[in-house]
Amino acid sequence: MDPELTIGALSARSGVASSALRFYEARGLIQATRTTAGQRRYPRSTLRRVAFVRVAQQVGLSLTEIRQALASLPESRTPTAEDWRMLATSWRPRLDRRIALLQGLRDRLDTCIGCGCLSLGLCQLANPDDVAAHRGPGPQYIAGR
Amino acid sequence: MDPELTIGALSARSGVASSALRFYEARGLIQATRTTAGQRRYPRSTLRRVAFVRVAQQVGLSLTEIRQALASLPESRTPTAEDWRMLATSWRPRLDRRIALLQGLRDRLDTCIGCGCLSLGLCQLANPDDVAAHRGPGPQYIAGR
DNA sequence: CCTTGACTTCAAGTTAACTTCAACTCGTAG
DNA sequence: CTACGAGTTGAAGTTAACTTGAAGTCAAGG
Repeated sequence: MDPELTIGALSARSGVASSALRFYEARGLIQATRTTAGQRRYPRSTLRRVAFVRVAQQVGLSLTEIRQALASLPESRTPTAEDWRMLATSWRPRLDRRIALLQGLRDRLDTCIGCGCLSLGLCQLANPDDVAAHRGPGPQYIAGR
Repeated sequence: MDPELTIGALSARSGVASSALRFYEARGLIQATRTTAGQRRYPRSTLRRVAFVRVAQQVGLSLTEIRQALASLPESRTPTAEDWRMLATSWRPRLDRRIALLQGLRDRLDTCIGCGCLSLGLCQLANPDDVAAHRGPGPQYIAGR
């Protein structure tokens, strides 16, 4: 028996609903082979791929950005630990930036919010891009975008 | 001339679209007095309130949570610097937690993603709540929720 | 008096990330 | 042979956070 996973198994193991997995596939985040009956079968490595997606979401990336990140993995062969390590490494700057943002926020929050500079425009905190307006429509989630 | 702001002025100064300001009002995040003609007029302190909303969003809070946070401010009088400082302080734990999450993520990412534990379930990273499933419908934005 | 600009409301549209539902198909156990 | 569970698709619904549009009000300028 080869270790391929059904969608149910992948769902159970990853904690991600089957419907979400199909959605990820539609979005190009994961792929599946099909049985003759048309059912999806996932290689074990998909588990790691899904894990990466969830972690990336927690960092604040959109699925589109995550898809782009995953695009750096090899299509032809199963990604090795080294492949993953490289992806993770290429990510650190982003993570670092996000952490620095929050730390700056934390460190300046009590002084800044009390001093009056939080009247916007003067303070980096509230208007970090200087042009906070026209960021495009739709929900804007969190910073770093 | 008293220093009340029109919605256009508040929008310009805060970098938040007028439509968003009306939306915030509908959501109970800010309030306005009305002129005899029915136009909104905001006290200067609203500028700070809006700033707080934006900062809070960057930390990853939903408008509902932000409304609850703002509820700790006095309704009757204009919030003082001290009021704001208290609100900011009450927030630090949340901020700290979020920062710690990201730091842990960063620090463990390269080791974790390479070692195989990122197969979910075993690793705190990908499934921090242990029960990642059924978090309720709708977009789930970022961690800390 | 008429236009202009800034404002009003209310309803409907948008994007992200999913979930839910209805209608079907398989493979297996009884 | 039939029932059952697990899987399939496509369309429609959901939530958050807004934006956009239509239709109307008001004050000031020419």
